[in-house]
Amino acid sequence: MIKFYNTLTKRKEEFSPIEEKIVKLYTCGPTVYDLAHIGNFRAYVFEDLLYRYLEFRGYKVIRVMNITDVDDKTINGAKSKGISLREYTDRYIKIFIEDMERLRLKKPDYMPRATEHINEMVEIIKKLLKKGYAYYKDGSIYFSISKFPSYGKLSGIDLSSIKVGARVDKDEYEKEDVKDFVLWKKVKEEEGVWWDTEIGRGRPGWHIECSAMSMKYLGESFDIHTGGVDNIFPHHENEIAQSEAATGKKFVNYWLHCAHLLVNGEKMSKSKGNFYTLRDLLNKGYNPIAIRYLLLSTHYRDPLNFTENSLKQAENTVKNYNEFYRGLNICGYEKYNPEIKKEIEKAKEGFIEYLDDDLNISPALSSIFSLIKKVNIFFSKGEFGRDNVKEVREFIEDIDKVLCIIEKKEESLSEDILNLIKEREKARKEKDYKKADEIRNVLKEKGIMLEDTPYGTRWKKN
RNA sequence: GGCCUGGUAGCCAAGCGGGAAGGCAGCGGUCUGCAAAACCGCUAUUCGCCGGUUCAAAUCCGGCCCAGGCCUCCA
Repeated sequence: MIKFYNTLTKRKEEFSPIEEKIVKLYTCGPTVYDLAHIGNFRAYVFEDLLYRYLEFRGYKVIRVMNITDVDDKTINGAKSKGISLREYTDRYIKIFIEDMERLRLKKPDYMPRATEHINEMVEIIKKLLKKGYAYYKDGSIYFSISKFPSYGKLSGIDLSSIKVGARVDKDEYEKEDVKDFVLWKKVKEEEGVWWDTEIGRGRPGWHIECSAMSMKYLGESFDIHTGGVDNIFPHHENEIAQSEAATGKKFVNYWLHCAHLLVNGEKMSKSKGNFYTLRDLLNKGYNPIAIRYLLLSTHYRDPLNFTENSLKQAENTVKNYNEFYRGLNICGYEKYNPEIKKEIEKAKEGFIEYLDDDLNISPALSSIFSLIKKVNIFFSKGEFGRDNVKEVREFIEDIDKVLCIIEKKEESLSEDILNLIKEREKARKEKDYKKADEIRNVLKEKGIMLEDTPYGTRWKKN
């Protein structure tokens, strides 16, 4: 039984999808005006864990991740480069997808672009106008919060206490109520970006795209909607208002939000300039799998303070984990140890029990590390057979559908090197340790490490 | 000002009423021809501070301190 902490009810709740065994999942995606930083990727890694774990538990998951390719930042970015909005955002979408691949983020079933769903947005706005939830003011269209009594139910915000920001956009002065939000922005000729639609010439506000694209691909009511905590208000609050006002139905059952990535104790953000992009870290030589592991290994609702030191720790963990996995290759014993199967079952139960509990990853990983230790003990005692190798590998591969931290390398050695290894083994048997050590050193310089085990000599590439 | 989160060993991080998981790093040992890997042991009499409730609190309650977030675009 899976439980999730639902921001809407502020409680952990048993998860039960609308349609049995099918989960419809909407995850707020990037605004493609620049490189995403790893704070952004924390959210996407969390969503990846959610996506993969639901599949691991036997659900068919239909996942949408939107691409915001029209807003102030993308428009300004394209303008300053002197290229079209499309050309500009295409560039960053391509980079974003490459970054996702580096972090092994499973591609969502749909990655719709806002600019390709203007009609769907217009339809919702028309409904809202017709039902009296929206109004025109000076060519723009706003949502009237006062018409939607449950406004604030997600964020728990008290409308009367909202402090109106000092920076107020010019057309926001035109709203009936400062707290109302824009659905459709009247054209600004100088921006050079607009659509001619039934509701006028202009471009969409930010929030409406998520309502339009989620409902198009997932239906008017769906199971899970995720994002960073900074999206709770106003973005998700507004999505609920406009969607539920338009359809009269409950929009989303479970709202999951992940905490921020901090750097030196502060939120990592573009505006603070304290961010690392994935590329920054890769250029410094860090392993993307370790970055994935680091972002994955802290519970998603806890703030994660990012440091290069913790990334180095993560690298070691990933390295050890992979060496364990690869080291399973060699084992000469014929006998089968039934205890190992029991330990695998125990580890699997732990893994599922904890991840079922609101994706509580730390103890879930802990149960895997306990298994590794047990296996190592059996291994070094020589109580580990060939079929045990197979079952442990299969288990590690199975949970790797969720974790995705195994680095499968095409590992093969040239004839020459294999012969050298054989030669060294022969020398060792003949107690010619000088020669054996020489060969070991030669191979070490080529990045091939040798380890003598009770089962024979094994090698690994650095 | 309102709402919210976190403060557990050198670092990261579980536990949320009754034995302080796990990872990384370090030290000592076992194994090994030597290594490597692995294993064993050690590394928090104590969980930000002060009170309270309780037979019993890291866990509940009250107060305080520190750090951070949201209330404006933001994952």
